[in-house]
Amino acid sequence: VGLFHALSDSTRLAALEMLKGGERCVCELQDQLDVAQSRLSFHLRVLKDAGLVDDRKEGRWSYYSIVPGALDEAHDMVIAFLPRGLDKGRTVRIAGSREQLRIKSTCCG
Amino acid sequence: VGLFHALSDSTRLAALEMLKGGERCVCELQDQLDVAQSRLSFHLRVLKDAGLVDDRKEGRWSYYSIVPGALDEAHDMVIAFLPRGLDKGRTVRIAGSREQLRIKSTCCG
DNA sequence: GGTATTCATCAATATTTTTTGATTGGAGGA
DNA sequence: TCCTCCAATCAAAAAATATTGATGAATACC
Repeated sequence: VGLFHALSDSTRLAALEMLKGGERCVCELQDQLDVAQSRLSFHLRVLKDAGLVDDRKEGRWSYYSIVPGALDEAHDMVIAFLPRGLDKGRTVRIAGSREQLRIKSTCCG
Repeated sequence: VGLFHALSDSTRLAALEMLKGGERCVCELQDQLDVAQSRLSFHLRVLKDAGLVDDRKEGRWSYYSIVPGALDEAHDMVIAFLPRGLDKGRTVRIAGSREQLRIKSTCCG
């Protein structure tokens, strides 16, 4: 949930998009994304709390980069959500037909 | 963004989890997820608006199921966010060393 | 020292999202 | 027809999130 939430904002996605190319300084992200400094800092923190990015300070600058493998979990979940065929014991669509055969006549107990 | 937002809620993920096994009736989701009817209806609508699920009415019942391929886009994005190596023209970590060679001495213009 | 730059954090506000309870509509059964 | 059940929708309240502007810490340069 946290992972997907971190990905559910356009500013954050744009930042990740930039970070795809490698490490970036905050000020560079700020320039390209055209957001207020405080706002960017907030969004970078959300990404960091979600474990998606990491930062490194060097002198006055902070550099952010994508944590390798951080999206593996999200990836696995997305893969898992591909439907795997029908449930038995509910309704069954007869192959080649438009009819429905009701197996149980009530839905819930 | 919309896709990820739809995935960023535990009730919605739990519903999708159930739908992985195939089509489900709303009342069945409601039973298992233990949520108020109106709340479930709201979350199913979010999933539907995101194009993740589809519904089908049959008599008094509504059945929801995962839209095949709806998560392909999310999948592609997640894949795309795997970091692809370093940016040239910024800093470069010398292999096997802990030193940083600064290529440019300022970060932003 | 003094000043400028970079960036995180805070408090206040604004906005969005979620939950709740009530209502409504459609389908079916008696 | 009347009543019940399933589920969507609405309006209002509540909760969570995001944005803004200000402040402060750290660093670098003069």
